[in-house]
Amino acid sequence: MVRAPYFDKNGVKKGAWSREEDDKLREHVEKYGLWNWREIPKFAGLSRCGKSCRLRWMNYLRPDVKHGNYNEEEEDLILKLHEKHGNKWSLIAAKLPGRTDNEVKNYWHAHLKKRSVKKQNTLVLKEKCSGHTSESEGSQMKKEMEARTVVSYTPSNPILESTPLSPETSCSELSNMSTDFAPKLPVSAGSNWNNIAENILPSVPTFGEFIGDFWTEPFLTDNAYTQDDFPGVSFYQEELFVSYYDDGMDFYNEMMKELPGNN
DNA sequence: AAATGGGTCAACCGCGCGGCT
DNA sequence: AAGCCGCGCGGTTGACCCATT
Repeated sequence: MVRAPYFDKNGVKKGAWSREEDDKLREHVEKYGLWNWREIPKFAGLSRCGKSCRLRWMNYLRPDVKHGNYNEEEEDLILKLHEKHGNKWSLIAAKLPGRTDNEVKNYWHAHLKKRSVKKQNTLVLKEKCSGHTSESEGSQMKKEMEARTVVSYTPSNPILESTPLSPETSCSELSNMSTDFAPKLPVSAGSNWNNIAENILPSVPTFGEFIGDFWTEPFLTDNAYTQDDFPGVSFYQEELFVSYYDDGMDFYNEMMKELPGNN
């Protein structure tokens, strides 16, 4: 599951580590300690660069490092810490004995990301819904949601049928439309979903408009990650869209319960 | 049985920071 | 103050695994 070993143009070995290399590095570090990663490969008799040695040691050979078998407590802690600190993997890993930043990062992407996004979206929408206090607004939202949902679960090309925009509308036009209301976020906020939600929500004019852009989202995703100046909103929109479809009727029912007059 | 596509994870890469000269 | 160097961090890549078609 790793790159095949090879030598680069400078004769430095790259790719998967062999058992012999692991043994050499481990033996050297245990004997002489960690003093200079740049020099260690030379003295350990390895054709690796210092950086590669360091990574191998930190993520795999270190005696106290744990692999896999995350328990529920660790998962919850990662979720909590990520919510608080964003993608500060080294910081998060520091709170989890035996876990490395690389492993935490991988585990997050592989297992926890979906869970977190789902949680965030529910919170965001609950917050949004609770802002609408009048019955009429509530019932209006409900109507919109019902209309959208019914169409969205129609088997044949639901998105095209539901969108108020013609199929000829270009991706770039839609993309521009979707970000017109977006505030500019600091780059640091791009990886923190709390910040994203906080910064975006006040700028969403109405839930109806929000839904309108949201439902055009399938046309936006082709360049959603390329908007360098504003990664947060693109990410938010795409994940929200995915979440809607993933959660299906359960999510819809949850939304309906949140609307005024439905409690 | 073969093809395909998504998931997983070890390893790589580029960048920024801090210490030293 | 400026430049160099080593280290650490976070994002990305690529190969394997496995379920599905």
